[in-house]
Amino acid sequence: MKRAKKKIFADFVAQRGLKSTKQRDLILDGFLSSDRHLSIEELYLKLRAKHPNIGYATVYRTLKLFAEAGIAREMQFGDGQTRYEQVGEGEHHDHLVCTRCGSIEEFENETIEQLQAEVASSRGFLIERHRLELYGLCGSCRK
Amino acid sequence: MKRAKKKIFADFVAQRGLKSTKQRDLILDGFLSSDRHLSIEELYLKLRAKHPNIGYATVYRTLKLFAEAGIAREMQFGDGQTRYEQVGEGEHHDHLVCTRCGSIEEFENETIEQLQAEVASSRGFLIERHRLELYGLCGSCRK
DNA sequence: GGCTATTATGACATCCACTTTCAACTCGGA
DNA sequence: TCCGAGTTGAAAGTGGATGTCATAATAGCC
Repeated sequence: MKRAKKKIFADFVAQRGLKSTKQRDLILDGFLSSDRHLSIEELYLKLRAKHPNIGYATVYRTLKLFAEAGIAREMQFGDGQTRYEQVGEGEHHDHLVCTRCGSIEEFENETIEQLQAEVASSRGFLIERHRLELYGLCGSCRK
Repeated sequence: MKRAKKKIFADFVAQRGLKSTKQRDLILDGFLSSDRHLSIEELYLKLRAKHPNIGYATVYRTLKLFAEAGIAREMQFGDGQTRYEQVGEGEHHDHLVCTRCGSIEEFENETIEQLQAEVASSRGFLIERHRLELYGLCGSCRK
């Protein structure tokens, strides 16, 4: 899984004539070994702890590259920060966002996806992607 | 409809000990007589055309007030601007956002809402609100 | 209609999360 | 090893949102 994503990114880098660098490797490692849904800053601070001479701009640019390479996806949950999550090939899921503790769970529901497709096609709309987020209280915060 | 919202806002203003001002009336008129999903800036420019001495900050603050009063809702569609849409009492709907022309259509689907509720409850999650957006090409842009 | 306390306004400053710039540095092929 | 092209990181720039503050307007009370 982790290995597969490294391969995808390595291929992407090669194919685009980009270079493999220490920073990119470090950032990729940090990204893949993290909880999902990190903000740029969270990842930056995490990396910074071990490698003090890594720049914010590099983390920022590298995450963009991950997104282009298809191993990460940009997300906005309304907290003012862009977050990145790992994506597997063709994989998609939606989110349950806790408004109290900020935790983010994922879910998938095939039926909902189908209904979305129906809504869209009945209006001549062609879906490229979608986002579905449920905001509320997670199990632990309800207690 | 328009009248009802004016009433709601007037009551809100009265109840909070706020004042009724020319600007607020103008902004409310402009807001209610617009396409939905205006950004602060769009509304500001639109108003500015007729009333050159109205400030951006006032539009910004007034829209926040509308949201508090329950006649508007803040939305983010990832274009970097906060948009506001009109809301009727208890009303909810989702969006089809065209990635080419930026147009935004609305839709409702009761079955999807029910499925969302099921997903949530099966995980002990309590939904407060949700957002569902389908991004893609609208009918006209597909041609 | 005046008075006054309170709230609102608007020009401007500031914040914040990126995003770009640019000189120095690194990578990889010849 | 050399060189051209890509990369890095500190710092400056952006753009939208939000805060500041002196001035203006409003509502309630004579």
